[in-house]
Amino acid sequence: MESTEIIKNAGLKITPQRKVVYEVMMELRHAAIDEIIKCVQSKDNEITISTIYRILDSFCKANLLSFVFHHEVGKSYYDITVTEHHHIFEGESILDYMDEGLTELIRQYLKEKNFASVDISRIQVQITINNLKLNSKK
Amino acid sequence: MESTEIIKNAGLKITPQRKVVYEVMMELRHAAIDEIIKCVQSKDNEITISTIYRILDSFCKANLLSFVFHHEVGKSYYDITVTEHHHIFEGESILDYMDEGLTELIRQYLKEKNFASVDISRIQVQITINNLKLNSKK
DNA sequence: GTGTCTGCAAAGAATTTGCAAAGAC
DNA sequence: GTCTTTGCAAATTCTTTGCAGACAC
Repeated sequence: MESTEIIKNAGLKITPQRKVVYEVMMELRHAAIDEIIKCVQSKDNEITISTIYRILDSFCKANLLSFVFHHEVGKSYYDITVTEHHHIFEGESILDYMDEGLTELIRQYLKEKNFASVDISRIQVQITINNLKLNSKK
Repeated sequence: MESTEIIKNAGLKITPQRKVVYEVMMELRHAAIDEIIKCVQSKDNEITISTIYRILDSFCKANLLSFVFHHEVGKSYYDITVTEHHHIFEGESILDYMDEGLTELIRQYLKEKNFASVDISRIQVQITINNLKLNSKK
C-alpha cells in the first residue's frame, strides 16, 4: 500500500511533509529521532525539526507508528510495525520478531500460573543477542 | 545487606550522597528520575540535581541499578533489581516479575526455532495488564 | 471557505560539563 | 597526600510552543 493511502486511512490529512516522513519510516523500519530527522531532511531540507516532531507525534497517536526502547543503547526508536510483535536487540540495531506462537505460549503459561484472572493486554519479549547467526532452517 | 556494603562491593566509594540515593532506591524499587530527585532532596536538600544524575549514572555502570522503559507512560525508570527479571506494567506503575521458569520456557522455545546457534544474552518479557487482580494461589 | 498544518524563532525542559573546594581512603 | 566526588553555575542538547501565513479538502 502506498504512503498516501496509509496516512489517509489513519484519518490524517495528506501533506508532502507527512508523506516524506512516512516514506522514510518505511525505509528505516526502526529509527531513533536523530536518524529520522537526518533522513527526512536529506530528502527535503525545507522540513523543519519541529514539524518532524509534530508529525511523528501525530503518527503515533494515529497508530501508524509505535515506539521501542532499546535497552542497551538507552534510547527510543520509532517502529513502523504496529501490530503486536517482539524485538531482537543486537548491538545498536533492532529487529522485529513476529512470532504469534511465542506470544501464545507465554499467554498460556501465565494463565496457568498466577495470572488466571488478569486481563493481559500486551506481551512483548525483548531478546538481546550477541552475534546474529540466525539459522535458516525453520 | 546495608547500603554502605552494597556500594562498596560494587567498587564505588562511600559518600553520604550515594548512600541517600541508594537508600531511596531501596525504598522506591522503581522510580523515574523526577521522583528520585524529589525523594532524595526531601531527605537531604543539599544534594544537587547534577550530583543525583552523576550518582545514578555511576550506579548503572557499576550494575547497582538497571533501567526499564515504561512503554505506556513513555519514560524510563531506574530499577533496583539488576538480576534478570520481567516486568508487569499496570497504568503508571511497574512491578517486577521474577520467573525463571518463564525465561527458561522461552529460551527452550527459541532454541527449537531459528535461534539454535544464537547467543542469547538476555530475555525480558514485558506484560501490560489492565487491572491487577493477581491470583494468590500458586 | 474553514480548519488544520507548517516554518520560524523563541521558550522551556532535561541533562551535562568545567572548575574549585571538600571529602574518602 | 592523592585521587575522586560534590556543588555551583553555565552551557548544551532536546523538545515544545505561539503565531502568522500556507495548504488540504
